[in-house]
Amino acid sequence: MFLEFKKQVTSILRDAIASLGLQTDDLGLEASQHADIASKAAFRLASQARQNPKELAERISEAIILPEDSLIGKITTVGPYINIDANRKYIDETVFRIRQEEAGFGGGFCQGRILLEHTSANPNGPLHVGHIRNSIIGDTLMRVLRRAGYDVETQYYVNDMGRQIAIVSWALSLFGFDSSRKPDHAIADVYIKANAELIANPEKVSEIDSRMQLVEKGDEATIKSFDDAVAFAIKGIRETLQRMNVTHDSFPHESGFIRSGAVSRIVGEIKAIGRTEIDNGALVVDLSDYGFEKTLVIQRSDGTSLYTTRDLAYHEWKGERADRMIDVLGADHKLISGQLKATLNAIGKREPEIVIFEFVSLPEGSMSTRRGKFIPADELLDQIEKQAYAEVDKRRPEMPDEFKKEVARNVGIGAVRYDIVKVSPEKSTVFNWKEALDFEKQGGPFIQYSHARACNILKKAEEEGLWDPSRPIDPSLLVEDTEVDLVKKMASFDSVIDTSARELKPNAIAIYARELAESFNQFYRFVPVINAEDEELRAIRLALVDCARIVLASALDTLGIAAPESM
RNA sequence: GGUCCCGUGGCUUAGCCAGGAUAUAGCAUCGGGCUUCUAACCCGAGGGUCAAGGGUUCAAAUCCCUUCGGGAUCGCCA
Repeated sequence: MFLEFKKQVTSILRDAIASLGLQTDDLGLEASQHADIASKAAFRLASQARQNPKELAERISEAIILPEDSLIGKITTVGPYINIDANRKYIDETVFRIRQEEAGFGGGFCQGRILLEHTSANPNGPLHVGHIRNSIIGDTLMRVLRRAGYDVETQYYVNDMGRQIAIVSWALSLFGFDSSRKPDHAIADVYIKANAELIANPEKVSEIDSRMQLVEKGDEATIKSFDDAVAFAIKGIRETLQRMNVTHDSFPHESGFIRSGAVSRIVGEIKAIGRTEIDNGALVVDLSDYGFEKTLVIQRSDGTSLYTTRDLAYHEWKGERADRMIDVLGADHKLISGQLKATLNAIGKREPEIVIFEFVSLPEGSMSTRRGKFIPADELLDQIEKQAYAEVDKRRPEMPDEFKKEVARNVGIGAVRYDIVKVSPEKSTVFNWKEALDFEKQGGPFIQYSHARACNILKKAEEEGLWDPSRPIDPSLLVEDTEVDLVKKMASFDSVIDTSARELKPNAIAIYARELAESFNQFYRFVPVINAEDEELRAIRLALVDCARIVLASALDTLGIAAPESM
């Protein structure tokens, strides 16, 4: 709804400015505490108009002509600012639309097909608290983009032939597989042991190299040993992802691009444009004209491919299947992803949009699967659910155990997802148990609680025979500040989705959801619903609570957080 | 050493790309509020040289340069 309002504001300001014989593309529109929207156009046009911004703002404001039926209300100038408020129709229309569109409200304004890759952690162990930052950013982006209207397919790119996997397959042949453990954890156990073994006996590295050569040549027994190792790890990883409400539509494997011939074909294409040279037996690409001092190795001296080589083929394939490609990658991929894009560009292929997130480290230093220095996501989820269970038990002791467990699961995941997604991806963080398990913050559970509260009011009203969703309503009765603020907050949902989708910033949704919950809670404290003065007022306030329930549920869904009806 | 990201009240953090109206929230601290729709809530208070210095501009948390601090990365790992 806000997007429509903003569009109208843009249009009337453009017309007003044009009518003064001026012209600008930058209206300087911004959300403001002084109005629903504010324009700084007078600053931009002052020199062109040879007039000071304050007087110009007044002239522009006077030249504004409002069309019939617009959503724009009061227009005032304060100094050089033009402040524009929405009118009553904006409020009323928002209420009607939310109830009509329900879960669809606030979205559906974009189109196109997007391939979104995220997580793609090496299948050499379980996801740790760093990996899930990738998963949560990626999954939230998927939800944002889908809500915006895109057709999004998510992919987990499975590395099933790198050095790490060769080590895992070797490790399994050496130490066996402990089937009593969750499979990804069992893989990590032997992987860590194998790495220690290789450090103690460096001559054994040749066994790894030969495995890698065999797999690339297509040796069936070796391929099977790799596949088995990968399948174990991926099975466990998928369980963890599912626990966090993270889903992938497909799991393309790196080896597929070797076997299809796509890798050798793309190497041929790069050679054909004359960018390659042989350096110490390895095939390298010169990207100096793209600003990369160092060349990029795409083939080892023993002829085997590297991650980058296979990734080039993967992106070529993706580019043929979507309008946009988006990759969520850790900060360690900054350089390599730049080189990847440059290489794709050089051979005339589409380039992906890269979302980089900075690392999560431990107080004692960076995490490492190889050295066994990491906190598994499963452990965090176990701890948080345990903590959440204690919280539910404290608040709802009379409820059955099943209820408490269910709420603990939802609240625990909600707390974890919210905590991670609320921080901008470009900030590096240090994992802290005390903070991770703190439920006192206004986070996921705060928003979930607001939703449950809305549900509860409706439920109670229904029990008392006071709630009839089909009853005609009159939104003009919503005149309290907290009511109007709540409606306006809900109206701006589309704008938040739009910004978040365009800038690929999932944290914007987290902030919005918290503000929405806050608006609802303020309304709840200030205005009686079931005990409203008269029937008409009760009906519209119940409808408003219903609207809040709908938008809170949508916001939570966009964050991948469950919206419980009771907690 | 080169390159990239980050540095905002005691702690966590928004805003920075597209410079402008008293810098955003949360946690913690202090004070107030449950006979009323779930208090996982609400209201209020204190607390900030926006790392430091310089520059551009009518105007800088935001743009440019330098320095400091933290993170990432610098060919045959991914």
